[in-house]
Amino acid sequence: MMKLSAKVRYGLLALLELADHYQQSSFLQVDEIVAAQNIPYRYLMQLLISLRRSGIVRSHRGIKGGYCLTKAPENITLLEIVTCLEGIPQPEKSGQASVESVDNLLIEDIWSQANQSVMQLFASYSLKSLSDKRKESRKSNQMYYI
Amino acid sequence: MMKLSAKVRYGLLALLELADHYQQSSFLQVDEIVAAQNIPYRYLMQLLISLRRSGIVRSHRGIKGGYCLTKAPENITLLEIVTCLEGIPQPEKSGQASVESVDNLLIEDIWSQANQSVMQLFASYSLKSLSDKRKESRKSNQMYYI
DNA sequence: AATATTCCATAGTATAATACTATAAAGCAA
DNA sequence: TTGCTTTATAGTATTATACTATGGAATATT
Repeated sequence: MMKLSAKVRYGLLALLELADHYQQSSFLQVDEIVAAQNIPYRYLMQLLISLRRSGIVRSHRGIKGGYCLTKAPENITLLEIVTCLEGIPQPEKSGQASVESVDNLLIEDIWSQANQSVMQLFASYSLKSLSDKRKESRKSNQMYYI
Repeated sequence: MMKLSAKVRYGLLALLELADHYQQSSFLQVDEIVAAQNIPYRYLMQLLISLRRSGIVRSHRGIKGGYCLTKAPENITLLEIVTCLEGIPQPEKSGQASVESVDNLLIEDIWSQANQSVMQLFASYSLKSLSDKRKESRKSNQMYYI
């Protein structure tokens, strides 16, 4: 129903790494992200380029280059991220070229509502809240190994 | 984001036709559905078979055969329909075989929430409500031609 | 029973989307 | 300059989607 694409999963995981690194005011290299998460190198590149184009991260080339967030993690919503990577959820055009019959409008209306509710949910998550959640989970996960 | 597949669109349009025909306690043939909506014949067959298997419609063969709904349109939710056609929205397995890391769980949790909200929306629509909506739209659409 | 009409079922193909890769170029710092 | 980094374009492999072909089985009418 809601398909979770590798694109979003990878992009989000990368951004979580960048969020953790946000305080250090230095750039995190793609290699380091790849090491932390298990993401195909060249594929991640493309995602980072998209994220840079839409202003979520910025980059620096050269020997101490890499990527970092442009804003604080609490000011980046999951909605921005998904929208950037997946593109705008456009009405999908009913196949047979713009025959906007009553029936098609009816169906698109419902799908639009579904989109709205998902987008609302995504807007309620910031990168920081996700990062915090992750830290929590890690902590309580550690306890099993003591 | 929410992708509206042809499968669901076609299936839903077919069911709307069956809903309109529900009173007549006779069977509506696939040809008639194809004539009303513009759906590829053999493709629609498969959808109808799926819908029959999950008990949403029943069929009758032979010279006065066809399809009809098994229950009244007000007792069929959009959720049943979508679930039948698209299958259960399963967690999608993180690609690299069941490595359920903390990070993957975090992401799957969010997607599960998104699914929940969409499913809740779909559950709130019955086939009858959609059929009524369609009739309304048609009526107000007619007015432009007077 | 014969026959026409309908659905049933499996399997196959064509197109498009997704995920991933290759390669060359260009910027930056030491 | 030289070695490190990102940038950009384009190409391939895999998978999902949408659709088709064909033969068969059930049913109602004659």
